[in-house]
Amino acid sequence: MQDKLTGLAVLEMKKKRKVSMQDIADQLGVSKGTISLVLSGKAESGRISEEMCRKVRATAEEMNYQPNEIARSLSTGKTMTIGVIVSDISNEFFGSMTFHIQEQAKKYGYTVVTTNTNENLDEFNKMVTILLNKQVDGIIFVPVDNGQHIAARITKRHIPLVQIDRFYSDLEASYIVVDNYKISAKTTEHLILKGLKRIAVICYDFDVSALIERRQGCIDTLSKYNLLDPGLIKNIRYQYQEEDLKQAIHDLKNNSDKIDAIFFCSRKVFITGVKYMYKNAISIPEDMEVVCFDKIDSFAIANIPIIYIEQPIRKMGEKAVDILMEQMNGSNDRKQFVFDTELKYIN
Amino acid sequence: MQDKLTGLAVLEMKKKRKVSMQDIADQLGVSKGTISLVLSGKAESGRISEEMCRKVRATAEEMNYQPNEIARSLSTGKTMTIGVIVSDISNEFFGSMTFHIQEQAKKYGYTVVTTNTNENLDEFNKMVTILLNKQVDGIIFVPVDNGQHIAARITKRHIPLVQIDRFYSDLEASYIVVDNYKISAKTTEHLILKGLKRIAVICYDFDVSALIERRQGCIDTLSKYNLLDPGLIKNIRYQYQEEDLKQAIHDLKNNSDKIDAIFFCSRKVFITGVKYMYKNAISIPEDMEVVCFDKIDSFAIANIPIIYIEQPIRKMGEKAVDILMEQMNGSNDRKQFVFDTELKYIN
DNA sequence: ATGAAAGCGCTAACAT
DNA sequence: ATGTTAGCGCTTTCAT
Repeated sequence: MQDKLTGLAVLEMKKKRKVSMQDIADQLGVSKGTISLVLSGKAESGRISEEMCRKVRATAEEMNYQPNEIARSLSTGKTMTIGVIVSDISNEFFGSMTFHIQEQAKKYGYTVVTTNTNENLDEFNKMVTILLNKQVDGIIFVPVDNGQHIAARITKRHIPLVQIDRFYSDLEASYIVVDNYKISAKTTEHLILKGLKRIAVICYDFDVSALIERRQGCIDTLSKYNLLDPGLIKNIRYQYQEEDLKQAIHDLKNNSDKIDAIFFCSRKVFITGVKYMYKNAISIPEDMEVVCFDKIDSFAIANIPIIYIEQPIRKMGEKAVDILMEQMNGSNDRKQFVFDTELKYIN
Repeated sequence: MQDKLTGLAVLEMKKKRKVSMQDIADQLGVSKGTISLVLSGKAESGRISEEMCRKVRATAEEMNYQPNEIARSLSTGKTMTIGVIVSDISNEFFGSMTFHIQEQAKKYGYTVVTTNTNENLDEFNKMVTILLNKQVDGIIFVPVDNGQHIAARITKRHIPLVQIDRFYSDLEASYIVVDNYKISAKTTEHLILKGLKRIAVICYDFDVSALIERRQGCIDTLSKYNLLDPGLIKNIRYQYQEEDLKQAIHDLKNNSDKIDAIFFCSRKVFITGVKYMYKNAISIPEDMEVVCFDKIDSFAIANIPIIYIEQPIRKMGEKAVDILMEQMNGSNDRKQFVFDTELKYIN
């Protein structure tokens, strides 16, 4: 009784400190180890008496004990956290991908710290450093153009890694992507078979696998049908997409030979591109047809026919987490998943 | 010399362990404390000799030392991490808000762990527990309907907290919101003065401050002009928004008295609503005008006139972080910021 | 100018 | 069945 009062009184005094396992132990007159066993569920297998377990749990509750995961992490060497690096989480595509990664991670009891690169190499490097120093148990990232050496910092330290959306072909690591080349070729062919001949492609200018494949899928198909006009392949700068797109659309509108369709290589490019098409009084689909790589929720409000490519974002995010977990559980297999995409239409 | 070799050899052996300050200390034959002082920049003020500093830094570099932030956190009691809880990060609005929070936090040297509630109270509670146990230094959250007692768990532990987008009126905590009531009233009045009489309002059915104010702003204004028809105030369920919206639009279309405009209380509702308007062959703006609370990137592709309300998302996110920082630095002031919004048009 | 050592809260191996 | 203790890697105070 005396002890109890003293224990509580002491706690009362040093307001600041949160209640720790030691406090519970003192209160009960047992050792810290016992508390740890009970509270971390390792008391089963008869290690600790039913009686004790009950008392510990009750006291913990009563004292409003909350475990300190930082201390636990330092001790176990696991943080139960995975790091995610995307281009820009405000982009619906990456936001959605992140969402599914988070929800899946949650199922495994993991939380996620997300960071953005804005497609910038320095940022990418900084974020990797931060995540590594924070001792995340694994990393899922969207590769940034030219960042192989940065990615290598992760693999060299044997931290599980899964690339998503794109991959470094010269890095031995798992990845989850879609069949960018195949679907781009298929879509282009679809346009051609529909009778469209003058087809433009608008894409960011940086060279990550996904974009290279999309461009090439279009180009190869156009070549195959002898319809390739290099002047219609427009590469725009990520940092200046608004201006570059405006210019590109303007150029296409005024091309001496009328353009029949534009293949936009990603969602933001599509939205901005269509905006400028309207500003240039280009009617869709009467003047030109449009293709969007990615599905956008707000297609519906456009009320025009759109050909689009839908990626299984949810499955991709979930699979990325699944693979990462396997690696975190010791698997040394590097897995590569290439998901199928679907060619769809809105009329 | 002998020592050096031994040090490296030992490291070579136990491959698994990362290099720690102790390793550098051993290598240099000095104490751990010295290394810590140098590497954490507290060597200035002449505590440690120039000479030593140079050697330590060089060796750290050479041995490829990376600090363990977990250990540092346990020692300092600070994790340099802030927790962010939003409804759903795949929602462009929250994605964008999160992005700006992250970028601003980065400026202060903090990283962010984000989690989603999906507007669900249990999830909200779980996420708070997780963040608290992870010892985040502060939390920014979007309140969930009826979660006051959960929020109180944070304030009771004196963890800095900033609410964003909405707030609990009965909780003493900082918040960053917009003038929801004022702008909704103003917008409604704008419609009325334009000559529109039969105005419908479509909003989620849960009662968080932002939505209550938006609804009420519309309702009060309609009443004031004697134009309120309670049948035109539609509350839809978050979980079943697709069905409910479909039904709502159908009802409005078939209302005996033609409807002139629909005020959509948030972006997803707007997108889905407009989709069903088109499906019901309702022309915008000929048959009905539309208002969207929030700006959407893809408005441009709709190519129809839209009246919308733009929130200063970036400023809000940044301010939330600024205030949080003040509190984390010891300020006990609770600050409330109500940002102005803008009524805008696309024609 | 640098060393020594205690301590952050928890886990886990080893004692009893 | 429960206690003891040595870490985990870093910070920080007090010695020297």
